[in-house]
Amino acid sequence: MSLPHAILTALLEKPSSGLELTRRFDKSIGYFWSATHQQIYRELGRLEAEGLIRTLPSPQPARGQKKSYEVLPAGRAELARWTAAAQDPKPLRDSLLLRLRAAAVVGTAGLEDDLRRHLGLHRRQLAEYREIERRDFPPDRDAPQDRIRHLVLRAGIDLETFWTRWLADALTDLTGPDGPGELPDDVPAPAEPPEN
Amino acid sequence: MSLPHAILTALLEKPSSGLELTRRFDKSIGYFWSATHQQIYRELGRLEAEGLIRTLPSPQPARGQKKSYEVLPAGRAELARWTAAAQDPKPLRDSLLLRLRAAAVVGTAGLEDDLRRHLGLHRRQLAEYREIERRDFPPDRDAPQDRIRHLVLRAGIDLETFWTRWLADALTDLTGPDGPGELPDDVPAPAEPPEN
DNA sequence: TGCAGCATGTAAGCGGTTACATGATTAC
DNA sequence: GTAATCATGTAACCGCTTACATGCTGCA
Repeated sequence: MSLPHAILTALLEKPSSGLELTRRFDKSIGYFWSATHQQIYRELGRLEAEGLIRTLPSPQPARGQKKSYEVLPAGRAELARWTAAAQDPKPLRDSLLLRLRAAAVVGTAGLEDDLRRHLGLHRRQLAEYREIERRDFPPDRDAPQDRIRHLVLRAGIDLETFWTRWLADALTDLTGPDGPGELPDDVPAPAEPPEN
Repeated sequence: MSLPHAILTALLEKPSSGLELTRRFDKSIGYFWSATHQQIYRELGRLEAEGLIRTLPSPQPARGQKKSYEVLPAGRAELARWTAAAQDPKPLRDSLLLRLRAAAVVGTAGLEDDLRRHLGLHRRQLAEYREIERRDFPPDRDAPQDRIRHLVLRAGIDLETFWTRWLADALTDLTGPDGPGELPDDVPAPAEPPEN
């Protein structure tokens, strides 16, 4: 039950229409809670039905017509309640670790390439986060609200740092210390096609 | 599409029945890909229908009767294919980070307690992983297969290390440097009731 | 014989994903 | 006027979660 609260948070930061929310998810909240426009429209409908948000007064809200929402007091209260409520952390679920464990049984043939690709992706994400930090959070200048947002960004940075380190270690471990050359450490890897 | 491959891996490591698999998931594979017995039974049925596994010859496989499975060559081939296939990493999805971002808007009241609880949980998980490492992976003695398993365990250890550090930082940041005392650094926190 | 525990399953519901449909606005 | 784009939706599917149902086995 997190998507509705993600939307409430976004709408409190700034009243928006469905598509505007989708775009803001893509570039900010989506870094730790992604959502498609279909999810968002469905959830906006539910939140409105429950009286937590309402459409901003506008000409005629019809299909194809822009429709903006704002949070009602009940919505803010629900968000505050949810934020303070105890929730257990969800257990880790990572298919790459699973593939590695499978590789211990069926062999690592072909896996190294994808590890290298992941390393590249994580390096790029890390660079993106660092750029955001440089731009939005100049040293020792965080306002109280910004302190919290900076903290969240730090989590992203540290997680990507972990992955890049761990993947680099894994590659030297799998290909052996005398294996094929690795990528130099601070250069983002070139793009390679995903697949799946 | 990871659960079937998790099951194939587990069955290759050792042929098992549904309930045995469930237990092994709880204590080993489940650390990075959890599954309930209902999921496992359903998936075993599918895998058998697809000809990737088969039931071990046994008296009479009836309801309430134990039924063990083993992997067929086609199953091993499918697992090898999947292991080597390129897959994109799934974007991060963490509700705690979401709650923190919400707290930047509606206030942090009540959130600190749950952060402390999470810190305790992650410390305990970290201790558990370290104990496994101490028991199963004595220094500089890993066989080739064990090297990979050790690598996976290392990921778990490093991830929990990240969370404990980040949560500790977050708490001192939120409660202020002069806030209420934090837990000492290497003592597992006492249990507190979950809720959700 | 009756009960606790083992073992296998069924059913309903929910959130997320993918593919597709439709109306309005803008640019050429 | 028509094509591209903006904007809002619908529908089908799939994996995971939760609750419940059913049959066997060992033991007091």
